[in-house]
Amino acid sequence: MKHAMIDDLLQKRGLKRTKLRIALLNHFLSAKHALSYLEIKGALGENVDKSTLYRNLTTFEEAGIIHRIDHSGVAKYAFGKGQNDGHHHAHFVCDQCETVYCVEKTGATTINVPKGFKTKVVQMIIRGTCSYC
Amino acid sequence: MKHAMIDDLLQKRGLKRTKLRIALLNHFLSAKHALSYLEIKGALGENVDKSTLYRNLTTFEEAGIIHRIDHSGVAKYAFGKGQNDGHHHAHFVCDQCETVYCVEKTGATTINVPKGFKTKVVQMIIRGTCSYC
DNA sequence: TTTCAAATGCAACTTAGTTGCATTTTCATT
DNA sequence: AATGAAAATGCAACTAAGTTGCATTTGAAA
Repeated sequence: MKHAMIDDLLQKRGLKRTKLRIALLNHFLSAKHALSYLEIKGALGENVDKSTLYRNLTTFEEAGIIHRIDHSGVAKYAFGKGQNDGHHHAHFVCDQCETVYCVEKTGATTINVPKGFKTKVVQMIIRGTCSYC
Repeated sequence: MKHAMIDDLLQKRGLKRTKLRIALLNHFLSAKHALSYLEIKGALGENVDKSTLYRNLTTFEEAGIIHRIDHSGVAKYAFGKGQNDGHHHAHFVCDQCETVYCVEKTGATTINVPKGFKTKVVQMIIRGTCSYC
């Protein structure tokens, strides 16, 4: 049950269960792709406050509930931790509709970095065309 | 000789040889990492016009002389074509100083994308610590 | 049911980048 | 060298994304 899961997500991190947060997490849970501020605002209603929404996105990101993806000057957010935390997935960016999807990362990669450089995480961005375009 | 190379770069694309463009390309040629608008402005002098600089960055990018890398809301530029054009390199982002370096990409990768999705280019971003941090 | 930190709402601000337009410059042609 | 047109510049005003300060409200622990 989705509602219980959302309560759990918030409670575990000591985050208060507000109307906006519940709506926001509900939306993230059913989203099929990463969402920009404008997409979220469009979905949750125009009366949602800009600062409150941005602050919650930051809060959720810091709490590891969602992760941010930079996409040509506009941040997009998707459910789940980022790749900084051991969870491995790649981002697919459609060059037609500019939609960003999280996809599973399979297959090994090796990159030689210059001497003195220490690799921590390897992110992948796949550019191409999505199934709707 | 650097000057001749710069003239060549501009001439081949029918771009006029202006003072700013020459200074800009000189700076890019000796840069060891990707540069933001502010870094470039700082290097070329405060009297450089914002629009002119931004317009030249766009022009150079479209001409395939430099390529843009998005980095948490700030665009950075580096010499060379992007990975959309067959040239393969990855970007190393230092999590201490936030500097972006272009590094050679070695080793094969395979990513399974969902049905109906078509992969064109695979970009890689390596996060870690650079040799100066 | 009180209490208080956390969250919200609003307005004002910042930062990155863009646009319109008049002036200047490059470069090819004479 | 002089000319002329297209390209590039400089300036000001604007937009879009995101942030900050502060007074008010709300959730949940006591």
